[in-house]
Order: sequence, then C-alpha cells, then structure tokens
Amino acid sequence: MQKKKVTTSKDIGERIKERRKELKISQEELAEILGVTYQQVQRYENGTNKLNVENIQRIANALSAPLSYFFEVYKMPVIAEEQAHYATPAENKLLRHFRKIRNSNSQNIVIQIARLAAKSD
Amino acid sequence: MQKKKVTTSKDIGERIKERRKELKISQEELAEILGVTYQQVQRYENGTNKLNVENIQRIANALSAPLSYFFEVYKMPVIAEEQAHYATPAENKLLRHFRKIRNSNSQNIVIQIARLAAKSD
DNA sequence: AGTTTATACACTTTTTTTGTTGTATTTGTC
DNA sequence: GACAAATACAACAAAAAAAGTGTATAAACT
Repeated sequence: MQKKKVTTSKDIGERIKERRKELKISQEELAEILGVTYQQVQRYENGTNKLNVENIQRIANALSAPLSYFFEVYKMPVIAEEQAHYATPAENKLLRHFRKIRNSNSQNIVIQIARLAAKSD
Repeated sequence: MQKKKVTTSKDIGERIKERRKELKISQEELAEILGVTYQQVQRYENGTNKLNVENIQRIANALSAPLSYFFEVYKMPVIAEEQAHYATPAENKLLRHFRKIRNSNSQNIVIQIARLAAKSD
C-alpha cells in the first residue's frame, strides 16, 4: 500500500504565485479579493502559512483556475493560456489605473475619452 | 459577473463525516492518520475549525476519495466569452475603445487620464 | 533623476486553531 | 439492563495563523 503524497503548502504557494503573475495581478489585488493583507498573500506564496480550505477556493476563483490546478500537475486549457496574454502591456497599464477608480462616473468619463480618441484616430 | 460560491468548512465537514461512516472508520482512527486528536476531528466535521490544504488531502487519502469529493464537484467549463470577463463589463468597454486607437501617443494620453482619475479618486 | 509600485521580510499584537481535560450522551453488544 | 466503545460538547491553556506596522530593495513609471 503506497502512501499517497500530499501537495505541500509550499508547492501550492508556488503555483499560486505562478498563476497570479500570468494574469498580471499584484499581491495586493489578490489580497483584497481574499480579504487578507498582501503580507499574508506573501506567506501563502512562500508556504510559511497554510491556506485553509475556504481561502484556497477563493484564490482559485480569483485566479480563474480549477482547484485541481493547485493540487496536482495540471495544464491549463489553451483558452486560458490565451487569456493570460490577452491584454497588451499598454492595456494592462490602463486597466491597473482604471480599476483604482471607485467613482463610476469618473470611470465613465474615462471610457468616453477613450471612445472619442478612437473616433478621431 | 456571477460570484462563484465557496464550499464552506461546515459543508466539507459534513461530507467527511458522511464518507467516514460509509467506511466505518472511527473519529479516533481518522485522527491518528491526521496526527490530531479525535476532538479535533469533531471540530472539522462540525465546521467549527477550518481544515488547511494539507490536512484535507490527508483526509481524502484516508477516506479513499478524490479531493473533489469534498468540494463542489461541478463547475461548468468556462467558455471563451466568459473567460474574457476576467475583466468587468466596464473594463471591457474601455478596452474595446482603447484598442481602436492606433496612435500610441493618444493611447498614452488615455492612460494618463485614467491614472489621474485614479489618483484623485 | 525622482517617484510610485511591487515585493520581501522582520517584529509585535490579536485572533484562530489545537491540545488537554472532563463530563454527558449515544450506540452497539452481550 | 449492563457494559464498553464511540460520539458530542464545553472550558481552559498552548501553539499557530493572521493582522498590523515598519523598513528595505528593486522595478516600473513619470
């Protein structure tokens, strides 16, 4: 009877970091989604602290990955791979700023400016 | 954007109890495998305490069940359109316009406006 | 060149998890 | 019914996880 091996918190943490970077999400953004501090995200990624069964699910959702992605050898389907490179650097930059705008009116103004810039291009 | 639900510790606990009884394993036996007290197993089954990502795997192994047995099994495969919704509707709208801007200077101006809007938010 | 952002890491305090101990209740067996 | 094993649950102390705070460094951006 072989003893089944357990994926360690360290392994899971590395997988999280890897995936997070693919999606160009900062530790802070991920932390916000989880409702923890970004320092805590660092501890998860380092394997210093152990994720509980609820937070690993939240991370999986935030990173658009199935749970199995973090526990076993898993290759993301092609469609997700494309998604990772979907936005160009400029687009990512734009989004990073845009997401910090809380006021939806301000958001709309930015959208309108983008629209007009496109129109007169 | 639908909010994906998380399987709670209580739900997982109930599933553990259910499976353990199927296999006629006592709390104490399970506790030994985990290296915790049987009182702790009770707390897991009750959902009083949260399992960490390593112990849930040990439980899955001990109960000869896949990890997915304890979490929500079904997750509709994500299609391309939804996957693109890693960005919110507002973000997608912004990107649609932004991508039509050929002139990179104009692009940068839009980025700067977004940046300033975020800053003064 | 100066500034912001992201990341890393260490230290202290608060919160949660776990062990320990104890008692009560249920379940199965004779 | 009597007995033993399994389960439930509660209270307290110890250990681990997490928050909060601070500093440092490198990379990205202006």
